[in-house]
Amino acid sequence: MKQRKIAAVGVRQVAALAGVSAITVCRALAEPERVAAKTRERVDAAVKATGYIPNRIASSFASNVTRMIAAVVPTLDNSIAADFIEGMLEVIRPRGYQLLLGKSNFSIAEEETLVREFIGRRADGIYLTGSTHTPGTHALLRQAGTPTVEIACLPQPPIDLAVGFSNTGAAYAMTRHLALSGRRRIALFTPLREHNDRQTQRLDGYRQALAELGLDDDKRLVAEMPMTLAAAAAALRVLLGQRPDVDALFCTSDVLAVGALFECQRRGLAVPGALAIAGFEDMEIAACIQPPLTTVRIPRRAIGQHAGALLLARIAGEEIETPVVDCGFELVIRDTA
Amino acid sequence: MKQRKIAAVGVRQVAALAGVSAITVCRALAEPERVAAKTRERVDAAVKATGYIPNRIASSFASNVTRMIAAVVPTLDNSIAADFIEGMLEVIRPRGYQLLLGKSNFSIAEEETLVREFIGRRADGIYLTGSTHTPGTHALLRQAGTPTVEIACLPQPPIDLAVGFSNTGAAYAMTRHLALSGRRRIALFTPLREHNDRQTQRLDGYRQALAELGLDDDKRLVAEMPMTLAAAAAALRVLLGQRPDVDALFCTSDVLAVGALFECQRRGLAVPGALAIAGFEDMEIAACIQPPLTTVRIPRRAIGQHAGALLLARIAGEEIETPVVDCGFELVIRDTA
DNA sequence: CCGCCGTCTGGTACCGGTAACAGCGTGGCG
DNA sequence: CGCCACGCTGTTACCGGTACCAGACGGCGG
Repeated sequence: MKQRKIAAVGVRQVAALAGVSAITVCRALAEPERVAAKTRERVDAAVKATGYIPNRIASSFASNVTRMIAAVVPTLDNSIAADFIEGMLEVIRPRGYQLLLGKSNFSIAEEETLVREFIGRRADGIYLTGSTHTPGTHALLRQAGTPTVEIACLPQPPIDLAVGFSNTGAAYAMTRHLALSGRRRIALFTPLREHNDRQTQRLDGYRQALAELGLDDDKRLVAEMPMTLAAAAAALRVLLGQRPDVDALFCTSDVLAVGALFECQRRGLAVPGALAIAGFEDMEIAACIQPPLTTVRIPRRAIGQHAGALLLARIAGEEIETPVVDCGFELVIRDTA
Repeated sequence: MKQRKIAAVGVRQVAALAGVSAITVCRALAEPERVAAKTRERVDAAVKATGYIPNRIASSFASNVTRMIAAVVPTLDNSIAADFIEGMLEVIRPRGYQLLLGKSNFSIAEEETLVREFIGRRADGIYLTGSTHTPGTHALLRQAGTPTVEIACLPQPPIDLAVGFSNTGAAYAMTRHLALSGRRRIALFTPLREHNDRQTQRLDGYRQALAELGLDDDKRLVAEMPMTLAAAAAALRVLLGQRPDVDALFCTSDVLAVGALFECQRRGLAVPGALAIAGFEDMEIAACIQPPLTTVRIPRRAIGQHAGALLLARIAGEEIETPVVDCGFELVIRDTA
């Protein structure tokens, strides 16, 4: 299997064919403007003739630059993480960077494992979701000095860079909106919060609003569940059993809101007449579901783009004025609340 | 920026501290059983003391093995591609492989660009979505000899390996089911088919069933659109204008089926009373939406797992008996058809 | 006509693990 | 007691681009 000599075509073969030196071939490919036009043509012809594909492993090794950004996302299930990543790809791909993707399953221990591997692979930049990490992760990143961006949060202080929005503020604003619409018994459904600081911050915003407005904060009004439609439906059944007087439900994820809305339809419960429902994220389905879902819009793609741009800037050694970027949020009031 | 000497801690430093040679450090980490227990302990201690993280770029370079699988997916928007990828990750991560991920936007030219980069980065295996590729892609893969798996199709012949199901057969079966339920004017909504052979195959299966059963195959019954909820809703409005007598709608993606179902609810059109609707994929929402959606279940995770296992087997040089694996499909009859 | 300078090109060493093979010591067996 | 086999460890060269620096060449001003 593992033979020593693969000896496909390398710079030296191409160089020989073009009648130049190896280094000139490299330059002709990497910095064409530094090579005379005639030489460049000869090299290009030789490259074409040999079908030469530069070995980026050797290149990375020699230059200590991999042109790889490594990202840790909790899951790929819903399109949330995907939107951030797509935004980042739009920025980094045109600059020749590739994406190394790892999935943590919401485990910060798994995240640490991935970060260790990413550093071992000498990724030029690292993308993390959220701001909760193990001490080991912090130590690894500090020691390696790899540019790092944290996503969807506004950490104080960040490991290095961060792009996000105020989860607390957004949840506070939506809770307040529900209250100002006349709702008094506002329940909250949150995805599992273990190792998910964003969700805990949203819960904080909700509680803060309830406290300020003097509303019922019965803990039976709050439920935590896996981020699935079915879990939200089941939780709503329990909620209605325990607190049939609930008049609003704030789900800190559109997935849960949609699941709850379907359950209402199943039971013939009027939305928003009997129960107002609000979501979080503004996924495509929020606008299209019947009735259209009131939710919080997060500029996911823009966040991904910013994150990519910041990483590239840091990799290039540029000065960065604001390492933590707040991309904001927006209440989208539709029909359910 | 680029200094020559980074000279972090390397095998040689660790080796010096442990009082052994460089190669022994490598072996202690890569194949612990080939090193005496006492030596291993000394090495482990030295590794811990120095915080040594092996440079996998150097390792890849020296051994010509990167332990990277590179994947091209058309988009990350919906969770379809994500499920395949998650299945594959389950198989490859425990074996120490990482994922290099590229997005083609349904462009086979972009796919070729990605494949060229992946080969340049010496990925050990390549994962492609679908079986439609440019001649350039075929040439690159043939020349490089990189193990390759094509997903969600059953190509004849495959580039190398393939794991999927019969798109034609599944669409045929669902169309037939609609007809046998008494539907006579069966419309079809398909996502854009350019460079998406799976969708074209599904259309073929639909047409084949119509032909066999002698049903109406008015081309106004077939519409092609972006894979979004809103596009399906709009297309349904057009369809109902042109062919108000339509009595069934087969969407070759659940996304379109859900969008169409919402539009029916908006218009007060009874489903399945006035219009039967069937989807394709069995996403989570299919089971939970009200009314529950009849659809075709694709074993996405299993396909991803198979793909990963096949790639690893080929990388390990094992003999592969069946390079094309059919994971089948299943009609899931719920309430909408 | 000479020398300086800028442009382009080349020689060489090197990045840091690892393949290949050699060597050493120990234990078993004849 | 000697030989061989095997387990363990070490030496050396090498993977293929690229950083660094030097040198060749041509043009231009003095």
